[in-house]
Amino acid sequence: MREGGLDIQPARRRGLTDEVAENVRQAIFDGSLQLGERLNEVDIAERLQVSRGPVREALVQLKQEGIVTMEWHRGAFIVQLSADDFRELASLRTILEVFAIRQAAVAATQADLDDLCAVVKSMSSAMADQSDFDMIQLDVQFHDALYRASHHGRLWNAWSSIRSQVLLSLVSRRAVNNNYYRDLVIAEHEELLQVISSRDVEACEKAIRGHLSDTYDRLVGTFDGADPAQESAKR
Amino acid sequence: MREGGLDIQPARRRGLTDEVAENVRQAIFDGSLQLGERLNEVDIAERLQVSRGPVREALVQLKQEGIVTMEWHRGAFIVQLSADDFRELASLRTILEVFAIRQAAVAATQADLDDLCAVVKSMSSAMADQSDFDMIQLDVQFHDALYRASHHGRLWNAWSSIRSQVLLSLVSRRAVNNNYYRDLVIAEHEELLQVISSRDVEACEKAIRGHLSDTYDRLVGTFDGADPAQESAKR
DNA sequence: AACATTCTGAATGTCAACAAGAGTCGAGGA
DNA sequence: TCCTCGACTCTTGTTGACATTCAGAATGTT
Repeated sequence: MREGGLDIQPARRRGLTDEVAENVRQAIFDGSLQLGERLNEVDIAERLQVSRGPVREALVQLKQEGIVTMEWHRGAFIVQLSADDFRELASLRTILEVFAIRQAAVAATQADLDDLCAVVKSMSSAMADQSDFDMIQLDVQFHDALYRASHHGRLWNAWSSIRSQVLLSLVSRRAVNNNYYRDLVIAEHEELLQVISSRDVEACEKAIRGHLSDTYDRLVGTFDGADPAQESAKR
Repeated sequence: MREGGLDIQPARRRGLTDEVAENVRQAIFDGSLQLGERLNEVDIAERLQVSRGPVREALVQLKQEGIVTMEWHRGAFIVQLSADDFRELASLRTILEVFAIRQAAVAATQADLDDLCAVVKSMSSAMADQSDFDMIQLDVQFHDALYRASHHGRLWNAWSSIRSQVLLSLVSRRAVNNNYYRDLVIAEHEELLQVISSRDVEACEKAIRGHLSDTYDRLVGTFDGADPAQESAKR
């Protein structure tokens, strides 16, 4: 009963709930479902060929991730992030990520650094295909690896509870947040990787603060005084 | 259809799910259910005279609160917090609460301050009946009010996701964490209230750091040998 | 015409039964 | 004696049907 050197997870048995959640999540991100839209349980159940039980549990999961809201006897709706929501996400993410990078600077293993490096490399090679969506996902994956490198389970949970919202905010803004910044974003992540490798805690904090405020500035620029819904409508 | 000055919530319709979750939560806190125990769905369902549907959803809710774990086809178990879990809770709570008090120092309304004050007063009057459990609940309620005063929805959610664990850790240690510290705890919360009222952000951060590290030190003392190595590692 | 009321359709909340996985216990053999 | 294998049982995962609630249309009244 030996455990080979490979530390892959044991192919987690996932029920239909996770399956449904993943499908709906993707449908929200790639725009198949409009923001603010009502999510009909029987509709989703029929479309995915499952019963309503797993669908309900999946919606609860998405509610915990903050990308849908649920009201008693009224159902689930996809959230529309307001400018205030946006500020909340930015500020909370900042304190979480500052803490994460400080922990990572101390506790990151070589494997963690390798993971981070792998994501950065994927970014560089993704330059070619010009897919904004992939780029955004890689961006978030880098930060996933950062949180993982901090080896702090509850910090990871806290990140998980806003991760989907962050991703949604990035995706829903991608139309106006065009690719002028792509090489800049890559450079910033490379810098983060380097500064983590250096184990310099204070430099890490400075770097992540700079990176997040840059990201935040780029994104709030797209609000220009308007509501998100109108923003996406005019594109 | 006028809205009187009273800002009560519209009597939120709660389904059986929340009802079950509340029951199980209380059962965990007051010791009716032992730590590490398996939670049988049909057992809970029969005992509460409901079907398994709401029970399942309630268990998912408790899992999100971090006081039960769930495994595929194996069911739900009440968590047993280890010394590591404890450190995670302490560190994450610290950064959240530092942020919360800084926000509160700026954004707290008079009503928020009144709420905080009310809790402190309840603490003082609770001195008499010598109920540790009530005291702990008031302690957590004070911090609830603090997070509420920060007017940051997602920060509140982050607190919610560790709140039950914090409460559980306090409750499960109360036997050894006797009431030597009660007036000290009250004094600390009074100081927090005062410093928030003063709107001095830096003083607030200093106060909350002191309060949390005090609480943490008092609690880790109760581990007494459960994890000697890690115990000596810190401070 | 404007408002209040009732009714109807549809969605969610809940339930009890069926299907499938995981643990257990004992028989059999090395 | 110890290990392996397989059937059995208990629990969870899933399903389809029933009950409850909400929103809007239709109707009656002022």
